[in-house]
Amino acid sequence: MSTDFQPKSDFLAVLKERGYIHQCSDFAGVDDKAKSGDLIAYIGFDATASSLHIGSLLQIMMLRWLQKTGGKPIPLMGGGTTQVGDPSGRDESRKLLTLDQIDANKNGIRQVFTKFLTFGDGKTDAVMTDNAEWLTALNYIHFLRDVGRHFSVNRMLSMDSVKMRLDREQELSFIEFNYMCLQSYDFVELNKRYGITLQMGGSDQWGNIVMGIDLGRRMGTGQLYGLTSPLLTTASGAKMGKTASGAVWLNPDMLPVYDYWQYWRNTEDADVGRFLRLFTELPMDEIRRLENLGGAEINEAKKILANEATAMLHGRASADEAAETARKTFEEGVLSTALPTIEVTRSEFDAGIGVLTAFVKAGLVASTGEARRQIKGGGLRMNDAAVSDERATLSAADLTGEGVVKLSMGKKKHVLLKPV
RNA sequence: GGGGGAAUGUCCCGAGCGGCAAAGGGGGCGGACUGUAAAUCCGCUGGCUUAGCCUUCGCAGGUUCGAGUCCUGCUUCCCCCA
Repeated sequence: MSTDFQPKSDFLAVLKERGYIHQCSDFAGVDDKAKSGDLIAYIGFDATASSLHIGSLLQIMMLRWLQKTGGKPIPLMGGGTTQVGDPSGRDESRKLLTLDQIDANKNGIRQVFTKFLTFGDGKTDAVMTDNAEWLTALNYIHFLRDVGRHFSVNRMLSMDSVKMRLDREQELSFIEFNYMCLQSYDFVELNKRYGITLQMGGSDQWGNIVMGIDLGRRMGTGQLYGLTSPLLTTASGAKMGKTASGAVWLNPDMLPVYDYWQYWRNTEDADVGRFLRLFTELPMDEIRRLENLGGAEINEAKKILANEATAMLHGRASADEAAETARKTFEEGVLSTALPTIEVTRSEFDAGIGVLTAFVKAGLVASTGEARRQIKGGGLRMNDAAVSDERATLSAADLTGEGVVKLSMGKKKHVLLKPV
């Protein structure tokens, strides 16, 4: 690709410098648009869960930078397309969600955008859209005549997402096959409604985006553009955002702020620079300084990464609190009452809770069986003392001065159990 | 329409002569070493009121003291022939 392309616009300059760009259909075209100040771009988000997770954060950041550099960002909620299911990057069919689930999910997801983007009616204000608005109203025959005739099945069969399924002789249902048509149509529709000329997305969206550009040409939208971000993996090759307990969610009711902070704090050395560029807005020379810290000093950079990333999503105060909690817990070895807390009723507590059950309640282990195994392996601690007797019961004597019991699994995961 | 294969531990891949809670990986979790890192080494990786009990190999029946394994029917997928 044109890695040697020298952007004139702030938007592309930032994206390029910080490593957001994987492919672009026309660098010069997007650059001119951005430069002239009337770049309006969208990214689609499927409503498959009640919160977005870290995997979508890169996309959200691109919209944020667009806004900061004078463009207009349009997050598109896939209220319609989620009803169909995107086969891209998947080797088997997605389960179809019910409409109620999708609605609930949309509400959960919406919250995140307001943290990263400014919404309103101004020129660069973000506008929330939902493709259910136009997709659910489509008439099948009309759609086929007006839009469907522009699609070449030959072409669609050559798309990576489709080819992969066919090559592996895996089922690709007709409904999924239509997903890309709907996404292409979204692009055209958004162009009509908002004057959008750029669609961004993850690299797995490239095929769908290009199809949208084509469709636009045939339906007379004028030139459309596409830009994708690289697929993010950690330096050791793992997909980002997956932990044992699930994805790294962005909504605080799905993942405590402290855990979110910890996720960033535990970044691998080799990823620190890349993540600072992508997930914080620190100036580049500051980032260059931080990523060059050697040995244990790089931990300072990780703290800054955690602080900045957390502050952007949850606010500066929450980030500071998480940082302080971590400092007390790890550096001073002092109990912080701001650790994630699980409450139990006083009567339940007084009746005597077994250690095994306590760890299950805290969510640190999935079953009493796992608790037993972890105890054998020396992985569970109560008030920082290793648990050795699986038959032990919690009692008032185990309460700390703060009136809680600190349960730990491994060195990093701590939860407070609090009788109320 | 005919013939032949396949479905395994609810993360994935995958072995499995009638005695199986079921080999081996990957991934994940824990321990050691470190810097809350990586790499490496070790342990664990169905559930429970754990010397025991319960539930698992696509679904439903059957044979057997005993079935993931054999038989019958069904579902889904793949291949070959028409």
